Amino acid sequence: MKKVSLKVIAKELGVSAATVSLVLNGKNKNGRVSKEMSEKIVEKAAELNYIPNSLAKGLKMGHSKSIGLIVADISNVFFGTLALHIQNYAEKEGYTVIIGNTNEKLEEMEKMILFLNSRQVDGLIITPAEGSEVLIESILEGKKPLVLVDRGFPELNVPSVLINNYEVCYRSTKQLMDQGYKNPAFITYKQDQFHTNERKRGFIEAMKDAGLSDPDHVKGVSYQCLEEDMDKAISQLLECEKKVDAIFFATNTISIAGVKSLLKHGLLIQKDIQVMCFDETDAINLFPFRVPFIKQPVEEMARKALELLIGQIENKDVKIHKLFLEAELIT
Amino acid sequence: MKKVSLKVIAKELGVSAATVSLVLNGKNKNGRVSKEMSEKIVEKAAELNYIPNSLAKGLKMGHSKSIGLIVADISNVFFGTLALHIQNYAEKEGYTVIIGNTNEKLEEMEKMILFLNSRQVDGLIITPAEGSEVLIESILEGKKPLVLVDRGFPELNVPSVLINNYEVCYRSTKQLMDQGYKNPAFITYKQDQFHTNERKRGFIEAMKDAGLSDPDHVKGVSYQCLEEDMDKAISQLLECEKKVDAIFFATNTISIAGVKSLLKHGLLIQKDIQVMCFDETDAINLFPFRVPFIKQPVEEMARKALELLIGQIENKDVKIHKLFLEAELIT
DNA sequence: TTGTATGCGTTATCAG
DNA sequence: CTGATAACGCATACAA
Repeated sequence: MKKVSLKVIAKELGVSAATVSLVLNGKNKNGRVSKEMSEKIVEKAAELNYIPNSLAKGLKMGHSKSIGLIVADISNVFFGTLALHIQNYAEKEGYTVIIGNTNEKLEEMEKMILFLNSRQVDGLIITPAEGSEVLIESILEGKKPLVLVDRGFPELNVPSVLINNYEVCYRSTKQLMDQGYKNPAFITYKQDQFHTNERKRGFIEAMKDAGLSDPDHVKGVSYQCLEEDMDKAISQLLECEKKVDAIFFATNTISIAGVKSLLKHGLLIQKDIQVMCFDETDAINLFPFRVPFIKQPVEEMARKALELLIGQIENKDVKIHKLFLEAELIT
Repeated sequence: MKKVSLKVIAKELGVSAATVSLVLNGKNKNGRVSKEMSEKIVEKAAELNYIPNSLAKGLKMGHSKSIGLIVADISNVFFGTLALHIQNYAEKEGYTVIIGNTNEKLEEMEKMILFLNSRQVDGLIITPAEGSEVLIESILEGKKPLVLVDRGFPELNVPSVLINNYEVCYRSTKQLMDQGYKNPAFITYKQDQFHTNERKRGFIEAMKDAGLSDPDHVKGVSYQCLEEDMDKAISQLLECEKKVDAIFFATNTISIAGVKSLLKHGLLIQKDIQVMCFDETDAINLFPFRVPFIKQPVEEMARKALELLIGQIENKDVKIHKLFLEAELIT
């Protein structure tokens, strides 16, 4: 079962490889190749089970028809879903997606970018790790098409697909208070990323506007020892002067760890304490009552990101811009 | 910022591309290239930010150093985790992973295989869809290295990494009964796949051996309308003559849908009814008590699958065999 | 110690 | 209507 290339088809039929290439790519518009020969070629290709070699094609054409997707962790449902949709849309456009994980580490992100570049990806979709501004700028300098998703850098002029983190968190916090929870707390990652900062800001501003601001009610946990930090944070919140009556979790992983910890502390959700989650998780749906959560338009994010990227790849003169999609509060 | 290839490094330094290639690949063992020139080349390469073109390399070498991973749905945590680990190990071995989704559809699986082959992947790791025996056989004929994971075909001689589905389900069912649940039910997908069949068989045999067999207590739900089917199945189980006191869910997605439906029916887990889940899910951990579940050794599955695959790719004479890893019951 | 030539599978160009 | 040829970037056998 040796490799069957254009050449072997050509030889079998006594024509040149060029002719075969033309036919098999549908480029014989002007009656370039005779009908009979065309048919013969197509037949033969099918018979020999010809599969075009994209490496050769990519080398020749200068593009690989593939894009790199760099996320923090593909086993996280949010990124998994994002990846799924990006792949689906990419396939429709004839692009392959190569996925890479960063584990939120800068060095791994850098390694992945190098790796994907050597694979000649035509563009990159990235959820950038903390502190990766410089890295992102270096990609920009390299003129490689790039789109940021989920997280962006306000000071950088990069095409990005983001959501209205501030607004939705402001509104959600406000609603919590409107429902009578006067001492909500907020738990986020102990990191300096714009998207989580914005979420936190939404919470804090809403609190301020209600005259309820309390810095002790905002806690940070680390990505690495999530469970442990969470237990500590919640213990602290429970010992606060003003008794916390609701907790707003800033991401899906935090939500899960948070709820787990609350239960460990012997608290009954929505009876002893209310919660508000970012992202829908299977877990949330398992309560015998509705837990309010913020739903991101993942599929649309995927679609828009791909649109922006392919726009850059295929036309040269696309307006670079940031897109803000609306996440909505589901109660 | 034009492309920098071996040639431009060579030109800058006034040597030939061949020399540069040698040095940059560490193939100048026998003092092939002078030390000074070596250093100059390495320096220049760094300065110009040279990134080797894997397309060209792959074309030349006849292998792409990439493998294809075909799963049912990358947004499913089980597959996401599998993918994560496979990628981690693959990266260590210098391989890229390209992920494809089948959505459990035969045609999509076929399309993905074609697609990945045209990308010249050196091998394939697949969780095959229902009824894909013929497809798998055709890959085998093509002599392309292949490993099946999670699901296998007993009648096909393909390297596979599987788990002891029958045994673990037998034991789990037995334990359920030992704990006093005398009327357990089993809910699985309405499909004919060996791995889920084995799980079902484990349940049924354990029941038989306890003299408790009851065909009405085994239900099938469809992948497409999971929620709806689940509600129906559970309603039926509740109306059974012999009151069902425990339910064994055959996969993680089924577990979640199942628990959700139980709650919808107003039942309290572990009070009104006990459950047993396949796979750990975040959801399970949210109950204020422990739910027994079966834990698959995902990371080891990933590692073994890659070992088996790379063995085939790099040596020619690896013994083809199936590996059965142990899943364990966590109570 | 280094350079030259060749070919991997493709497509574009130009010459029949 | 069709074929020969060159080139994409790289690695290797062979020549110098």
